[in-house]
Amino acid sequence: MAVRGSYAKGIAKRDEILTTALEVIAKIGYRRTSLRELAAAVGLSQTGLLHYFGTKEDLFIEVLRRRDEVDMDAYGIQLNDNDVIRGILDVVRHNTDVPGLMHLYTQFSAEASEETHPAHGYFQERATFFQRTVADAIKAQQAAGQLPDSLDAGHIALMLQVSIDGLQSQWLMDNSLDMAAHLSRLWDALVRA
Amino acid sequence: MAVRGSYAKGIAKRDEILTTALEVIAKIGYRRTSLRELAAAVGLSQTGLLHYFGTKEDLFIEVLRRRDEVDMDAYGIQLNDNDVIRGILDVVRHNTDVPGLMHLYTQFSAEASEETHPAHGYFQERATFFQRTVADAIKAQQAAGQLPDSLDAGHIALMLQVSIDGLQSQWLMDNSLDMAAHLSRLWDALVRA
DNA sequence: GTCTATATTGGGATAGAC
DNA sequence: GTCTATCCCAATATAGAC
Repeated sequence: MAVRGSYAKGIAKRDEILTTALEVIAKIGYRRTSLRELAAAVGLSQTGLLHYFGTKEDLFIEVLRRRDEVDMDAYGIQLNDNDVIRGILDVVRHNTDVPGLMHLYTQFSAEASEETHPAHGYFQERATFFQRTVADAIKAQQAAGQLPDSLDAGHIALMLQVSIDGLQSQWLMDNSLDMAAHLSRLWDALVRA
Repeated sequence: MAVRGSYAKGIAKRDEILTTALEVIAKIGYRRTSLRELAAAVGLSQTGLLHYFGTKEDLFIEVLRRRDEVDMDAYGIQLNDNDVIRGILDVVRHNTDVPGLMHLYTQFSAEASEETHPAHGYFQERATFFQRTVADAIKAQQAAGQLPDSLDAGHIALMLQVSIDGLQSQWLMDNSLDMAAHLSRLWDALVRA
């Protein structure tokens, strides 16, 4: 039952690979990140890399998952606090520092719309989770009398999600766009009773 | 100097190819539409097809352009009338009938964020055009006293564009989503003074 | 667990005949 | 203007040694 050294080492290595992958992709983007290049960046052969993740797609899904975790830790997107939009804006602002990750997310999400795509489930779950979390936080603020009861929390949560996706896609085209400013104004409009 | 028959025929053929391509892509989507398949669908060899468009990317850009034209004709997105959101909602509703085209748009737009991508210019121009057109229409409605003067037409136009993009991306994942309903509510929130 | 080397696939592009 | 045939390339995936 004891977790043996080799097993623990495998976990650690996976971890290390993901961390590096995140950095590399953040910089050079998804399109230019082939398995070969990623392997080189983490100091492994392509086969060595694939040994840990099986396929390219699975690797990138893990990268996205890891990124979600990191962001949750760093920007407190548990959203159980009473200032929903604050954490969201923080992440959106942060994202301009990691354009490659936005690109990976956007590109992958476009590809994953086919039901057979390995990342389809990831994006579905992520959307569900985001919307539920945000909606719950809004409801909590409503219960606390900080937001009008008349608001439709589900609708607002959805609009935040799709707006963020759209803003990011637009930002990638034209990075003079102030995503946070627009999102903040959107929030104001949505929560006006 | 006279435009000869062969030239006119070339134009006509191009036109015919685009029309067919639109239908094919609408049905089977972008991912599954390789040059080979498209060529087969239009009854031409791959080389014959490329003779008219040069590269795959150029062909798809033309497909998207053609689609914009068709939609403008069909749904009156000139938007010079005094009901901006109406035409937009019509197009959004129509789009659920052509999922493959939404997919092409979404996927290509993700790819085109790189400045070197041949479609980069197309998406930039399209965004600019859409936003300017919508903003102008909003301003016209403001001038006519149909909308509050306090509204920021540019901001609203941008939010409509990114929301539509985001909704479409989300719809491709889960086509039970009622894009038009959400967009309509968004509009209501945005134009509330 | 990691490597080298190779297979395989899925396109897009090009040459050259008709 | 259109075809057949071929080339070429980029990637991922796999076999098998160490």
